[in-house]
Amino acid sequence: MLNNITALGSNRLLNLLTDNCRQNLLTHCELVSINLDEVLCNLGDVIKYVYFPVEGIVSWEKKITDSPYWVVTLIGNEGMICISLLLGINERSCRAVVQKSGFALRIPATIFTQQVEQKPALSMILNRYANVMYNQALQIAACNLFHVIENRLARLLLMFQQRSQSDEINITQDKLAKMLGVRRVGVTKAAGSLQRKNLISYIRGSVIIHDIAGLKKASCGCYEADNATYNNMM
Amino acid sequence: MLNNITALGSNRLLNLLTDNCRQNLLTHCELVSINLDEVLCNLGDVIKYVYFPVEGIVSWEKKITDSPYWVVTLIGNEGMICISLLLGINERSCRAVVQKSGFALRIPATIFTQQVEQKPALSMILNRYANVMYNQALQIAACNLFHVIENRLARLLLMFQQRSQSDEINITQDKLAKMLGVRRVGVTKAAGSLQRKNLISYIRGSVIIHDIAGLKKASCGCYEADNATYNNMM
DNA sequence: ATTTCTATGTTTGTTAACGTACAGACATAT
DNA sequence: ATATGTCTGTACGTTAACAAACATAGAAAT
Repeated sequence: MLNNITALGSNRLLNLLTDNCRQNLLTHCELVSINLDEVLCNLGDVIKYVYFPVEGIVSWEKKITDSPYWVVTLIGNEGMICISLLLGINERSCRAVVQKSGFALRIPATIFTQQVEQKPALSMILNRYANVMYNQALQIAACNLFHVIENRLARLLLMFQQRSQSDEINITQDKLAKMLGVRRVGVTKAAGSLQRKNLISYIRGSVIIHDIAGLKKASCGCYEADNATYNNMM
Repeated sequence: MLNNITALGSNRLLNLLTDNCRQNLLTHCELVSINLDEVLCNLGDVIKYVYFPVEGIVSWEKKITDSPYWVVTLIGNEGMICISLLLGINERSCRAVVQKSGFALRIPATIFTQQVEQKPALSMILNRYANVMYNQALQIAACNLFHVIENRLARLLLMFQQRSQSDEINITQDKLAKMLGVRRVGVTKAAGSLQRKNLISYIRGSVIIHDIAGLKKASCGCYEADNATYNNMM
């Protein structure tokens, strides 16, 4: 079964391991499909599995006390879900929800913990990824403060595009608004503006990106900054 | 020299270690004074030392590309500086600046790395602290998006108060504004409002907190949320 | 004592985003 | 075919924060 992975694509974190090390880890992995709106781990759950997405997109969301809002970032095959287990924290303050169906490699938490202890190469790579996540969180903080909705929407669309390798994003404006922490009306306005600039077009429930380079210009520098952080660190 | 530490106060992270483990670590520590505006580690520096503040306050700041702004959080004796070394990252994307003079325990990076490898108890505690920092970053992201300046200022003042154990904060409105990522005028207005509510008073270069409970009510929930995260995790 | 610098206070107009409401368009189910 | 639900478009008044400019006041220096 695991031989199919190459056909599907693969996980960029695991790709950084030596062939030997990766093969050994993969024997403990199970390839599972992840489906839209599936909750991979919920608030307060004890972590049962960690996931390395191979295809598809997962949102990583932190609940904010006394508020209906969640801080959101997206994770695809460049990352993993439940990295905090690396730090020995096995109860979650965040949840993970599938935003685009696909596949992921799943490892039971106990085995993952053992593997990390036994394989310095693995823990080194995941440590670096944890630091990427931290810097991304600070980037979101700045982005939320300084950048207008249109820029932030452009950034979010690019994040979808990058993680799905597809120019069509199946999502409603309402969901985009929740991810950005703004009103749906705000997204309608921003999306309309991006469309008028011929960067995207959209219909009910799906956005099509026409001009990635243009969209990058229309986004804030945070998209590129996140990528730079990832590339430097990994 | 190190016996003086108890007289000065101590670091809450190190306090979580067993006496044996802490004593052993302290033999590698040097107690140094940290002075206002001193830069403990700068952008792009290779990390030479990690610091465990005992007294005083240090700001932890991430530069945002193409912008004069920095995302800022405060670290006192509840935390440490350059936690990323724990993750094996020895070059910094953040800087640390002393905001209130005091003292810190300092350990050379190489020795710190060794100690972390040798002492599971130490690495466990610091791993948990790293997770606290991550959650704090996400909290800042939400706070920046949803909360008005007055709430955010109240939160920042409480963070100073908590970390200095003093109701007098020696800082200008201009510096506060930079930390919040807003204009100085915005701080003047918010501070004036807090003063009119008899929660604080201030003169040139210093703020005095009169009513901590009231200030907590005037702040957003983020102050308490951060504390809750810390207490749960540690 | 006067000057200079720094910190705080206030004003004016502008803007991005808010809350709320409603209308039209499309999709699905019965 | 009709009804119901979901998604998108638009409008109106409100607000927090912005940018820029200027005024006042305390501290430090000469």
